[in-house]
Amino acid sequence: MTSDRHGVPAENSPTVGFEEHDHKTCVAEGLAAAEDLCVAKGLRLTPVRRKVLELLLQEHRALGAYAILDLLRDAGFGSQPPVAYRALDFLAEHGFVHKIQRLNAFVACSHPGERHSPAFMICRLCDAVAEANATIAKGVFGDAAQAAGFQIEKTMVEAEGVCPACMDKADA
Amino acid sequence: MTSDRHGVPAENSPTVGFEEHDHKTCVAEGLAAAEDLCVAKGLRLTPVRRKVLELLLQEHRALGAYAILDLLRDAGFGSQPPVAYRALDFLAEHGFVHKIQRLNAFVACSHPGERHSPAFMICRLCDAVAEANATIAKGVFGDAAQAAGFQIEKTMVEAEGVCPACMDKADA
DNA sequence: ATCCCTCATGTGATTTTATAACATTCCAGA
DNA sequence: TCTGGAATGTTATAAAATCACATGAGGGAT
Repeated sequence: MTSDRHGVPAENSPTVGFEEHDHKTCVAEGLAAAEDLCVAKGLRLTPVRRKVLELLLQEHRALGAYAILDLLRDAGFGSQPPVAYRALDFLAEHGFVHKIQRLNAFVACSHPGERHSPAFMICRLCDAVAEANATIAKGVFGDAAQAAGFQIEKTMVEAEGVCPACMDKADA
Repeated sequence: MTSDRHGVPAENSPTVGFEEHDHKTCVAEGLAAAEDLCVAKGLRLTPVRRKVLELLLQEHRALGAYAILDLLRDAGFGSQPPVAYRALDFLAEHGFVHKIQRLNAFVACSHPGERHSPAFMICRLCDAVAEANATIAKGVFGDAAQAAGFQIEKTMVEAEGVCPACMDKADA
């Protein structure tokens, strides 16, 4: 197996949303979407960037930069932190991945391309992450910002709680 | 509601932080509120914890753990990271301070005691932080969570943008 | 008052996360 | 083919957070 000193497990629990799903197509579709978008926008989806996105699509959960770095090394890429961080910065900047602040980790975006304000549900028991779409810049919070004279540019929404699977375990 | 950016806030404004205000009472009131709450809940507001809260109330902006640690050292307390982190953990756990993920920093809560889901506005130019109250667990996001079978326990909402003061500077 | 238990603090060391700085390579366009 | 900007590789270091263990300060129960 791959090194697990940065938390890369031997077996992974594929959770996107929280439902089980046919995970095989995720990687192919995600990569294809990213390629199309990069062509359309004149961006360069270089080998490292592509590989990082592929890894995140494959693992299908939040991975820390150093976990990704381990996987990159295994794949023959550079193994120093900036290699991973730069690829992640690129991917995040263009909406192919999102950073989960709560975990200092990254997930592949569930619906790249579409403009969206992602909102995440993070299980405090198993660290599974699901992405929802909730534009909070409108609504109560947006009103509060406007009242305060604050110009919202970007939002981060993360909810911590318990995912359905862990809830079932607890019930049992 | 006042339309003037520098105007006096409306009564019971849900947002605290960007408006001019009489800052002198903040510290005294904040500490008093914390003391009352600790007595009521049987918690121990020890000297370090009290000092950390005082520092955050005084500075009235987000401070990193190491900045706090420096101030603690100056005040004669222990100067190793755990000293600050433990006090902050205590204060955060009981709602006297909040962590701003975006900045890896902490702010004193604007209205301790009241149950609330804080939401923050963070100026990307000057790092000023204002706390608003926006319960996103209800609304679109709450619906999405419920649909996914996710039990929300805690939410983190942070908006990055430009505060009124910096906006004025830019305009000038 | 004494003992004991628990929680809190102090301290040194280490881990984890992220960036700085600089050399080298790649590639698109002049 | 030359060239300038972007991307990568690498060394080193900064910043944020935790671990582990010793010491100390209260609060009951006896």
